[in-house]
Amino acid sequence: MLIDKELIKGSSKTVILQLLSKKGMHGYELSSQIKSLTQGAIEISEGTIYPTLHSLEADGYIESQWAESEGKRKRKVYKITSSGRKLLKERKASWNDFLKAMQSLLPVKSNILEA
Amino acid sequence: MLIDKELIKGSSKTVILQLLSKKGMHGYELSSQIKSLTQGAIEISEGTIYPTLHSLEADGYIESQWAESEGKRKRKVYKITSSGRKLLKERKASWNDFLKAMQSLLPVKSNILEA
DNA sequence: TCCTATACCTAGAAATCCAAGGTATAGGAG
DNA sequence: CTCCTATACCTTGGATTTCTAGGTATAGGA
Repeated sequence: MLIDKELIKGSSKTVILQLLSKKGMHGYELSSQIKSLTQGAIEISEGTIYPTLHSLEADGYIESQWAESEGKRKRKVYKITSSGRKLLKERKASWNDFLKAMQSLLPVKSNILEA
Repeated sequence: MLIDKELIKGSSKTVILQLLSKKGMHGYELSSQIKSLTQGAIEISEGTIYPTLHSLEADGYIESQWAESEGKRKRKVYKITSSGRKLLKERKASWNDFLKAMQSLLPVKSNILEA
């Protein structure tokens, strides 16, 4: 079941910040984590991931460091900053409000959010 | 309480089709209905409403008719077509799947969808 | 040696939406 | 009678976001 790709618009940054709030990750890892956590329902392509990370970094919401490990090529690992945590909090509140508002227009069975 | 306007991206057509599935409406009415049903949380501006209606009509998902009534200026009233109902069904399924997937990434308390 | 998975990146285009402007009608306030 | 406001339609240009399609590079296995 393919999800209309337009729906993710406006939520990518929030999703990335949320994942980085749990642990530092590199771009490729973020992309595959998103895909596997959603069972393939949501894919954020590399063409989106990297520019978005650069933009978040330029704005000070995340910061990066090159990391080397055995038998792996170099990776740029991103960590969320305190400013990023603040933004995440705002964006999560916004997402909640949006869901609530959408529920008035397009009711969805509440069991979707359980399990 | 202002919602990040980017979040509505990709959902406008679905919302419009959903409202038109209940009853025929004109553009201005759709815009104000969306605002009042969501207590002002979601606004779809006229700059979005009219082009979107034209696009939906061009694709055969809705159809229009000019209507006159006492003491009101002419309105263009839109009705959903059977093709539009089919599209709405698909888009609602897509929205459900998207919500479900987002829930794996960004958990939201389930009571948001109640009440 | 070649292929695949990993890992980074960018340029250009597509899609969606909004802000700001314009036109027009009806009713009420001054 | 004039002006203002609410209603009602519309378009242009731009901003934003994301994707497609390409490119580069490394490590390991076939």
